[in-house]
Amino acid sequence: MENEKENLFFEPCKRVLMKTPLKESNTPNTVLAEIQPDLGPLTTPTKPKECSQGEPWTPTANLKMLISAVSPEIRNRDQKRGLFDKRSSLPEAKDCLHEQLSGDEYEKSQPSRKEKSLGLLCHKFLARYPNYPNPAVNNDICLDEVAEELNVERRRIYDIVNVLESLHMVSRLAKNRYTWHGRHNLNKTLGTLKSVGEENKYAEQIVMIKKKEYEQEFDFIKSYNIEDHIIKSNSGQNGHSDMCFVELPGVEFRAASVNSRKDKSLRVMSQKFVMLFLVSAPQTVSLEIAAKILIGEDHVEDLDKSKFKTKIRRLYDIANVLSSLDLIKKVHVTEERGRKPAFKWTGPEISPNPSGPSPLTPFASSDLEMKRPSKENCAKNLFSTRGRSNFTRHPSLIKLVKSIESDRRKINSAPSSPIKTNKAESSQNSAPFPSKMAQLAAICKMQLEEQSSEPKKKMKAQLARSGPCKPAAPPDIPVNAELELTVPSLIQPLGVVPLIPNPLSSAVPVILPQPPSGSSYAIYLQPTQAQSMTTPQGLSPTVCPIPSSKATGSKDSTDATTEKATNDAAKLNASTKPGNLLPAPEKQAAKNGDRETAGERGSKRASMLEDSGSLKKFKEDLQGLENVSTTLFPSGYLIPLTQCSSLGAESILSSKENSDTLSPNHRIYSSPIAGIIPVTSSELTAVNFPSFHVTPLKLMVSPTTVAAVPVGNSPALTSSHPVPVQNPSSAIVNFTLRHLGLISPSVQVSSSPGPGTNPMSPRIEAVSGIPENSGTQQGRASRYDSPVSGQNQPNGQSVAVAGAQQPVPVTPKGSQVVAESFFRTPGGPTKWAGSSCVDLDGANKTSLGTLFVPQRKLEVSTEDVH
DNA sequence: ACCTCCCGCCATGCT
DNA sequence: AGCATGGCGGGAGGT
Repeated sequence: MENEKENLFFEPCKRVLMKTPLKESNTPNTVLAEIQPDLGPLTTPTKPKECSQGEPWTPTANLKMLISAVSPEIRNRDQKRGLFDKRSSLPEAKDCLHEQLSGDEYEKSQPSRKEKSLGLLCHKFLARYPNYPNPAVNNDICLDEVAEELNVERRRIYDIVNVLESLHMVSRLAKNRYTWHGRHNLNKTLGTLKSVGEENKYAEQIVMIKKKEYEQEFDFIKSYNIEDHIIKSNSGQNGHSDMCFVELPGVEFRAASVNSRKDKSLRVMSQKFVMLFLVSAPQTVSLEIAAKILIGEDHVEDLDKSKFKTKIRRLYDIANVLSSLDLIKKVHVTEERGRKPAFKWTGPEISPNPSGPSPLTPFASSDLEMKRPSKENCAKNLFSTRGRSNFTRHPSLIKLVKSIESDRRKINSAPSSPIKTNKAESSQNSAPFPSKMAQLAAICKMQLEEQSSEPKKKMKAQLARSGPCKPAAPPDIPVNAELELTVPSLIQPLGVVPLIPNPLSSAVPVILPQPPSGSSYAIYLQPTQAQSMTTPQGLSPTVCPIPSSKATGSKDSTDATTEKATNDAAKLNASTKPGNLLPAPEKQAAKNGDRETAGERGSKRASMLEDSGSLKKFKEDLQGLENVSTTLFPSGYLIPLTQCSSLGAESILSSKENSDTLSPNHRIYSSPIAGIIPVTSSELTAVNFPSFHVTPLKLMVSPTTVAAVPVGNSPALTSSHPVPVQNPSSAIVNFTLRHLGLISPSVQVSSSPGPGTNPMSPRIEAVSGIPENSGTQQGRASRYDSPVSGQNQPNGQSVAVAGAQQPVPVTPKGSQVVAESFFRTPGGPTKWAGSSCVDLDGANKTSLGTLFVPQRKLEVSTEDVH
């Protein structure tokens, strides 16, 4: 059913082909069959046949194999989606097999587990699609086809897709079908997630957990009180544990049915997991901590091992996918107890979408406000599942209580958890290579190819990819992999919120967002709360329908060239603005938007500073407005569709579906900017959306939340200029720290640019890692840069530092304030990303406490200094 | 012995 | 009823 509709709308091409979604399997199969007799299995995903795998032994061999297998795919990616690729890829693989087989061991050839790993599978999967697909083209993904092509069970594909979906890199169209969005929306999504994570106070949670552990070890009880408070606050605000998904707009809702499980799912876990990285200073998160937080701090004590183990297993699954995306990498944190597996964020530095105000408070709510203007919003009510009936805060309250209790308990009792205290450090990364060498190599190649291809892609559009050119790249160059980021920036930038630049913005956060954005957002409520969501359209009032231009054009542009993208973005911004209230600021924002596009990648953080005070006011105002609307969500998240635009088709569909309010057009893209605004998690925020879609969102912040937020204090925060000097991120950090008591108000974490990098870049580093950091950063920088510069930096590793960084135009200060805000990142961000590997544990603990142990370092301060 | 995490059973829920 | 999804955890490969 849906499919048909979808097809009609969306799909231009493919769909037609595929037509029956249902059975894609059939189609593909048929194809396969034709092509590959070998595979045989029609529907059933057979298992791996792949030969390619063969040699576990030599990594190089594996790489070759993989590459060979992959490259073809890459070539074909765009076009074929399924059909063609299979052919090419398969044959090759087979060939390989034969060769190998002849060689020796079937056994080996068989699979080795590694070869079957989800990470590798994910690489293969990713190799099939461009990082920045041309929106114009259909980028449909037929799960059955993919499963066949990759010779894996469909179940595995679900794992991958679910994680990708959580990042909005794909969206579900229909039954076996997903649409590939690539990284266009990634930054936005990450920004949103970061905002949400901030709202949820994950950083604090992490700290607390570490602290507890630490204390346990030492038998500290003192701090305990503090912790409780923190926890409470957290829980109260959001039940972080409960969080819901942050969804992107357009895509998912359609499969409402599917949504049922969302709350629990891997998707949510994935998002939460990502949030942890985005929120935590060291950006290194141990599995234990992640598992605990995901389970819910409240329950931590309760955890039973089985539950914990299960969580860990899932986290590995997620981590494998994220690693394939180069968003994280595995590291080991050494603690007192020993090494703990952990993952370090290696993705782009992200500024919280919400832009504006948020820096101060975690409550991005203000941000949300800003966004609200955006016209298109997609709202969903996903959460049917949960039982929570009221939106009221019940959940939150409950959680609070639980959390409190649990905290106390925890304090008393040592956690069974394996975890231990931490130690400091960071171990840095380490590498797990040995075992995974092969995979890594494979990946590297893939990345290289992609990179090379991307530029082309841009140029051409999608097709380019096919020419994979250089697949051959030596594995050595892992560096390249990093490059990936590049192109995409175009798109994203828009997404980023420029808004913030103005200090003013804080005051009027609401408006700002729009300009740039226009894009629609989707909001998710936490499942629990979601129910309450009901408020459908009622809220809409705020919305401004902006006549945004359509995304489609923009989309194309994005794909095509960055420049174009930029332009488009600008256009978009302009168009979008209309609705906005904001005057000047907005304009700036708009500008920003442009810049963003360019800088976007770089910038990750658009952050802006805002006045806390203003924010409050703002929130209040909003509340007033929204109150009308009614619903309250404990927490909701908005995500900008923006990219989805890419989805143009989808968006359109959605609009149709929605029918109501918005014209389809609007919805689409309006502004990429939008980033996400996280609605304040505070319970109060109310968002409205018609259940479905388009309606404009409104966000309301609850007063309470506002109150909660400590705004204002940090000097850093002050925003004064349009250009935000600091990064939002840094601001946030400072804020947080202060809150926690970790830092004195006076102290701020500066965002130092990385070494060398722009001053603009916000960075916060973890303490210990310093030296390393620099290194890391560079590396990262290279990645980012690469995208921009594209080929410029060849593989090389490294990069020189930051400098290179960003390609983007953004000049830091210079030109536009706005731009800066967005971009600042350019240089910085990358570096920033490099934050030291230090373990959270160590760092956090330290921070914790003012109270706490001196031993630890205060990372923040030290590094910042720089 | 522990870390990873593949595999696939089987529950769910839409069609 | 059938099929698509995907939660879940046993248990095996790797180290």
